[in-house]
Amino acid sequence: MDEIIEIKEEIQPEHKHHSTEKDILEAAKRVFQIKGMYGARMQEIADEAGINKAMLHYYFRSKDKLFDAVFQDAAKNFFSKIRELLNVDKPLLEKIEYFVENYVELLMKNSFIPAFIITEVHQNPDRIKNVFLESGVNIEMQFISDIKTAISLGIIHPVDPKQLIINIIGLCVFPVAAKPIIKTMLSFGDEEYLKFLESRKKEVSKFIINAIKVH
Amino acid sequence: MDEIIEIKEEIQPEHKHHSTEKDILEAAKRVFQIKGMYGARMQEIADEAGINKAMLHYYFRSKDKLFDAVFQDAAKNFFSKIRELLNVDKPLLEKIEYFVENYVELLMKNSFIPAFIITEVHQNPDRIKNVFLESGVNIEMQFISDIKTAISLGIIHPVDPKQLIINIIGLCVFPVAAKPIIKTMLSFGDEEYLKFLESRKKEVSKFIINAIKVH
DNA sequence: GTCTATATAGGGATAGAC
DNA sequence: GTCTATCCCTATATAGAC
Repeated sequence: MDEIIEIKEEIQPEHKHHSTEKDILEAAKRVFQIKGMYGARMQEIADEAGINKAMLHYYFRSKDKLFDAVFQDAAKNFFSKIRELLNVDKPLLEKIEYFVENYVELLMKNSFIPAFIITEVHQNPDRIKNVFLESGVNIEMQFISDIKTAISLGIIHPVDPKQLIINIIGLCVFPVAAKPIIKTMLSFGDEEYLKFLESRKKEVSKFIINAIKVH
Repeated sequence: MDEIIEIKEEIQPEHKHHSTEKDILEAAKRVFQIKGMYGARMQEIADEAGINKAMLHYYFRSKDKLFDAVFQDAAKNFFSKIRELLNVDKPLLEKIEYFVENYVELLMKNSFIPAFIITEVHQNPDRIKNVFLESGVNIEMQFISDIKTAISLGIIHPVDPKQLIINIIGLCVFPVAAKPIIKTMLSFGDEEYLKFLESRKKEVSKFIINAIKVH
């Protein structure tokens, strides 16, 4: 009998009738993304969720498991969004424009994610592996072949597709990941910084296309 | 007599005849840069330095002060190097080439610094302020005026100088800051990743110059 | 200056009532 | 499922001998 019950619990989601689990995840997300795995306190997450500390353990057993739930979720969204935006059916140059505009927009709405992921993967490189294991292999295969095609058609200059992908992603992500540094370096207030990012939606794709397009 | 000795110690660097302080800083640097402020353990730093835990407090009073010494040192080197490379006396396009080549080289030799700084500034934005307060104001003024001049001479297309600076720095820093992510995404082993960075010394400056140069 | 031993607090985790 | 109270370990920090 015990075994049957166990199977049932594995098939159906646990705690399905309550939003507490979701509340905890949202609270944990807010705290972990700023303070990180080691800087975050279970007490602060409980306060943020408006519940008791013991509940965190009831739902997620340990801090590490709770963190992992938050991290996996954030990272999977982050990378599946890249794949999604790179897989729209457009010619290469339009696709780059489309990607930059939408990805910068997404990053502006989730501005803590890049630094959060960089931090946690830097401190524990193994964490990234599970993310890619589940979300399928070689996410940028389609985009790489787009680039190769455009090169052979003489639309863009010859370029290592992997270098180009990293250039594109880096140009979008870096200014968000390094937000407080850039604000200080360039003497930006909050509004100026936001305008700066907003401009990048157009500026970065112009920059990239200028760099690779055959005129 | 006691007072005279005290004054002497304040004028000259403390603990001058021993390398212990330096040993501690080096050990702390290694540990903090990977584990971060909250993940690092004083015991581990002591082990790494080959001394006793109590010595850390003797020399630096607290974990926070020790961390701050490490962070300030790392950050100041990091940013003063940017300024130094951007202030060589060369025409803009050559200067960009020179910057990219040397900065990527430096980053390859100090590959933990970018993620370390991004992490700690993300978790505690105030830390970055002291860095810029001491190392002078507006580090990129010269470079910004170089860009404006090149635009007015018709050498490069009109572009927001601040956007261009962030593009240049981002293209160098991002692939190092996101090292484990990129290795996983692009299925790179250690050697492939190093070759990838090595190529960027030339590829990135070609990319940037293509993007901005008037042909 | 360097060590051993210890104080003290903080935080993750659990027990158990309801 | 949710709470209170508490356990217990770990980590920073200090005291004090040498």
